[in-house]
Amino acid sequence: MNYNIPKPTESELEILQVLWEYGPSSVRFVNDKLNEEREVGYTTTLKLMQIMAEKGLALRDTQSRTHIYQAAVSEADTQKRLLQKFVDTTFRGSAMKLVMQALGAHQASPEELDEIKALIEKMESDSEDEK
Amino acid sequence: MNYNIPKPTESELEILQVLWEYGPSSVRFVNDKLNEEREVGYTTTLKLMQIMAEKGLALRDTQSRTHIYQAAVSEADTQKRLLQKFVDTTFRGSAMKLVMQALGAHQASPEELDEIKALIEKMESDSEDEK
DNA sequence: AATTATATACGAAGGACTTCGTAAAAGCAA
DNA sequence: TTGCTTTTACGAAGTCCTTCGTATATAATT
Repeated sequence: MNYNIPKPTESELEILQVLWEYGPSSVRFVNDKLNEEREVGYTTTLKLMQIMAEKGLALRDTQSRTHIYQAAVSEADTQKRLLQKFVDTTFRGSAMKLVMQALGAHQASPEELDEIKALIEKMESDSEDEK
Repeated sequence: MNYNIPKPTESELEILQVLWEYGPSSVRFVNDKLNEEREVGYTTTLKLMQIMAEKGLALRDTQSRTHIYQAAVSEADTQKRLLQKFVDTTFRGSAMKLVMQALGAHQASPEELDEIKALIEKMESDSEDEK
């Protein structure tokens, strides 16, 4: 486990998502990806990535002149952490309320719904086993 | 619908949750509730609630010396807005990934699971109807 | 009436985050 | 070599949010 690593800010999360999707990348590459979504200055991205390296959110390889950064935290772990906090603050700890909202607000495909049903049934049978 | 109302910050959300739960309240009351969780100065809460009134997140009745504030945004709407944003930034728009994570990370009671299953089945039959 | 308690108003400090300008270094091209 | 491009480094400004000190007004208490 890692952690004294702080939770990423929103901007840092955007950068992490590029690193998660494309693997180790230069600042230039990340900045280009971000600019597909919205305008960001190069030095802004650079600064953020430097800070992320300091915080331990990213690792950087300074071998070549163009430094290469990679995520130092996993996507699943990060999502889990942020979800925990979000459930606490916005749904006062009720994950189920959140699930109901999420299911209601976004239409899911039949396949996705089946996937979820399968997961629920697995959970129910698991809790049977505990008896 | 409302909205040019900004999304509440975390502190504002804490206050809104008191207002949602207990209805129109004085600063004193809200501050006492907050202090059951963590230490907050009275003028801090006052200032936040004044700002919330400015922003349109709360309404205040200044009839009596002790002003009475009430939420100007509904809990469900606010949760929906925040959830939308959270899904976008943290799960890149995939509400289903979030649902799976939430179901996985927090153990739910059998009753809750049944509730969710019922919702899913309702959604499935609804999408049948569309054909 | 004088004191004490409670309320609002205001401003400003401090911190976290984002943004960007500028400089210095390193590589590339003419 | 000289100049152009790319990169890192650094610092500082600006914003948003939170917190709190202080002043002022109103009410309650003695």
